[in-house]
Amino acid sequence: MLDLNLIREQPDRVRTALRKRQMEESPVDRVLALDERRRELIQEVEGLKAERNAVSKEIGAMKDPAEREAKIAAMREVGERIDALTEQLREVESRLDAVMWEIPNIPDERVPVGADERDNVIVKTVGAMPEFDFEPKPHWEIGPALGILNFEQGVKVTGSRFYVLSGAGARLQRALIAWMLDLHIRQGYTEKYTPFMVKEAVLFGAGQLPKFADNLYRDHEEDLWMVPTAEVPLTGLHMDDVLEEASLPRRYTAYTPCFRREKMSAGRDVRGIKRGHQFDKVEMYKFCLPEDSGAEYEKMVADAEQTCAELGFTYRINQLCTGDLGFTAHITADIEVWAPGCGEWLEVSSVSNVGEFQARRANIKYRPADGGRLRFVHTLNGSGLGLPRTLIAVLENNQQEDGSVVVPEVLRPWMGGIDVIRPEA
RNA sequence: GGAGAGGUGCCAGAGUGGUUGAAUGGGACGGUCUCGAAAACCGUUGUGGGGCUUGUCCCCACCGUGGGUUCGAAUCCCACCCUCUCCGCCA
Repeated sequence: MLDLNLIREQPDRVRTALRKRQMEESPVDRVLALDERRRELIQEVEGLKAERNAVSKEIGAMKDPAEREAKIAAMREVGERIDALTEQLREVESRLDAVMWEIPNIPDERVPVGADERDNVIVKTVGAMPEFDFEPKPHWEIGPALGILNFEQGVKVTGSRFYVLSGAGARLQRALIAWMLDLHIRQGYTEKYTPFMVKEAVLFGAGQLPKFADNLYRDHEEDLWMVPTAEVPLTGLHMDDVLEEASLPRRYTAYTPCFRREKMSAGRDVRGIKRGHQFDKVEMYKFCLPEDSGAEYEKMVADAEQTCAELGFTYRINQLCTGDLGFTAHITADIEVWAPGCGEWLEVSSVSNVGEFQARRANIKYRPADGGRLRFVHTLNGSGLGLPRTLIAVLENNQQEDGSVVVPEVLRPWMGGIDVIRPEA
């Protein structure tokens, strides 16, 4: 959520920023009008409340019954006016809230201006394009051939776009999760295990609601929603908290499955495990001082890069342009790894500095060490990494001509002696 | 799931309709005292919103959450949430 004061005091700045994000209609004028009406009503209703409070106090001390009754009758009328005005105020505030909840974050000055993903900027590419002396296969051929990936069973159990990992495949994913968490712990993060279901308020705080309700799975009877990313429960950890400055930054890492109802267009990403309604992810998340979020963002990108580098991937950093920025993001870098089998760059991580956008929605503040007023923290999130695509990259980059897959060095401690995944006999 | 108890400020804990935004104690902070410290004593100690005369200013709201009763609610009524204890069930 944006600061209402920012819109009130610098409407043009907000208008310009939102235009860069390709918003067709600016909500700024609507916000200003509703805000003005809201303040009028507040002044009126609070004036009446002040009067009633004062007179009620007098009534308590009054002796003369007739005079007392007259005052009570008068205040009964004032009370009715207060009720009516309060109703109007509530209406205006809920309309204002509805607009405010749907305004996206303002892009950082460094975000390249552009219309859509075609205007994103590849900042750097690390590692050489791998070369094979045979035709590299896509993972949807490698996996089933090795007996470690089964699409039919996923369809049988749940439906299209679900799959089952088996044997060394399931173990490889578990190894990746364990290794990533350990790496992030070494990078200074604290591991968290969170609920995979959250209440509605947390989704509002994290910025998923109200705009993206269509993408979420939900238990309608219980006000519980399946998490679309660990970012959501991690944000919720400190909802309504006041953190001590000395306790910042707080750097968390968590593994969760992610559930997304997004409608997937037929014909796009249909093959393999690149996109599904359920996937696993290891997440990085930070709460920090506003003045530190720039540096923490750079560090988080580096942390995600390290994850790719240690797995031996060829990867590149994609700086998202204003038109491709996510709803909550102030600045975002995607990390993409090369998958030689399917022949494309796969987004395995997306690292964002959210600024105070989520902190404002989730009401997460800190108490400055100098005792000044409470301020909103900044939050950052980044994948480290998304599992299916990492698995794809491991399988496709480490495949051998005979169909076997060499397990990356760093994962071997979890593989129980399996250095090479071979077809089951 | 059933029965009972309870949710008040940084913490503990009073408060059952009218100067109670909230006693008292503790903590923290500032000060006095001291060579210094402790003790003692004095003082301070919330958040959000609105206003203008931008002030050690005024007003409004906030005692789990949401409704209700009343001229007036932390206090009365209703619903819900959470915590604790016991029973049941269960991985």
